[in-house]
Amino acid sequence: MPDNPATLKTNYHHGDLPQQAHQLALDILREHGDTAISLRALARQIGVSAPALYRHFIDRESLLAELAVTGFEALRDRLVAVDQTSPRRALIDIGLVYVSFAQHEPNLYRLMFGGRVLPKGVHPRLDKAGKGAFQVLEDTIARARDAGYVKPVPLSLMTAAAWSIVHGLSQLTIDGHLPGAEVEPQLAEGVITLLLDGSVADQQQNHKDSNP
Amino acid sequence: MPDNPATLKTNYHHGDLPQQAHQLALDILREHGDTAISLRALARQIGVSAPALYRHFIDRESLLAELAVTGFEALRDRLVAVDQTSPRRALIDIGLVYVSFAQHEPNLYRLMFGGRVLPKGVHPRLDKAGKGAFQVLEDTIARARDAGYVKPVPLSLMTAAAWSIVHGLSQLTIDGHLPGAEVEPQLAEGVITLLLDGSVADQQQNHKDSNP
DNA sequence: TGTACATCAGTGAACGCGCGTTCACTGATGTAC
DNA sequence: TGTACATCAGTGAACGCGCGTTCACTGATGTAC
Repeated sequence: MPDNPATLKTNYHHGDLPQQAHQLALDILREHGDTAISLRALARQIGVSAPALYRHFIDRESLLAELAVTGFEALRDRLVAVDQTSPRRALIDIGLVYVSFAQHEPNLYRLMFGGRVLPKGVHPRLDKAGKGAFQVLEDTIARARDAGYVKPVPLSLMTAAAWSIVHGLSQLTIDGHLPGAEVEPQLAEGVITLLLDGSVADQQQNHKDSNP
Repeated sequence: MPDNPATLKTNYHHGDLPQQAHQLALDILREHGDTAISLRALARQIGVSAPALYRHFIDRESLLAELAVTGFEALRDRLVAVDQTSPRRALIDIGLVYVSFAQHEPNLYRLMFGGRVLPKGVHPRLDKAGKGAFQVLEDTIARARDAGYVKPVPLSLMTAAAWSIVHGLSQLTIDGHLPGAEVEPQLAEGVITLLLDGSVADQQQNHKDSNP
């Protein structure tokens, strides 16, 4: 019992500040969005002076970047868990998992893809984490292509299309832009299916270049 | 010449404050994003006291909403200008125009679709303007469907897919998330084409429900 | 086993900043008779 | 044509706020001998 860290807390050396700050910031982010995160308020709630946080975070933006990193890692974890047996099922499921992540973590997702809050090329770990999640998507597509399941278009094109559609659907739904959109995941599956099978009616296929 | 308003400026009654404030705010938005817009700074630059702005804007958020409204109107104007002769060409072109708008006005686009900055249901004019732009997209799809060009899936589904893909591509490119993405508009056209014609290889079609 | 010392992780005070918004007001303008 | 009056569009001062960050510091901890 004397070795229980909780009992040994001296309250001077906190011992767990970075983790606790990270967690609390994540909670605030989830509930109120990135703009609601302030280092002073964070310190206040933890019961520590504001400058103490600077022992563990370079500045406010680094903390936000850390949150985004864990977001990308969580997203990646969920994506890699998708069963890859069937190329088609894998493609659909990875999209569904992606959209569902965004919908369950809208504020985290916004931070991850915000763009103006955390610009590219400033936080190496963040860029790397983003690439990691992206990679899973790309690998899945590459496998389906190698198996001859999807068309032999450039991988980067196919990936851009797939990512665009799930990212767009995520953003639109979490921001409430899709009017009267019936709820998930039927909509998501329908949308992804359209990208796979196409939107053009069958008898119209191969008439693509009919006008000059 | 005595009637020239510019000559009559008394500098007390400014005569053009709302328009000038709107324009300057738009310039700042374009260059530095929505967070850079401050009513005090705006007033300062115009040469007027800060409270003067409150004669014309309820509060800061209303001004932002106004900017977003003009953004949606500009987007709509460009979308309705698309030639509707060929269903296929119209679908592609409307997507290209959409993406190109986002890429030329990234900060305005972000404000329009930001979500957390300007929530839905608070600014009626904004909601209406957003619907107006959306409507053009939906109408184009409806026409193509009535002409039998696209599959007879629910209009809301097809619209969600189309909007998702152009919105997603817009967001990803303006935030620099597409790695090594060759420049526009080839990428955009390729992506849209995939949604129209499908991604699944031809010999694989109609094997969609192969596993239980 | 005890002690000197380096290092780590906190502290309080302060700098410098700018913001949105409200208040009571005044100067300018337009209008009715 | 002149004047009283309502209304409009500004003003300066102030409220209340909170922020990120730096500074010189001190208390706690771990380590070498």
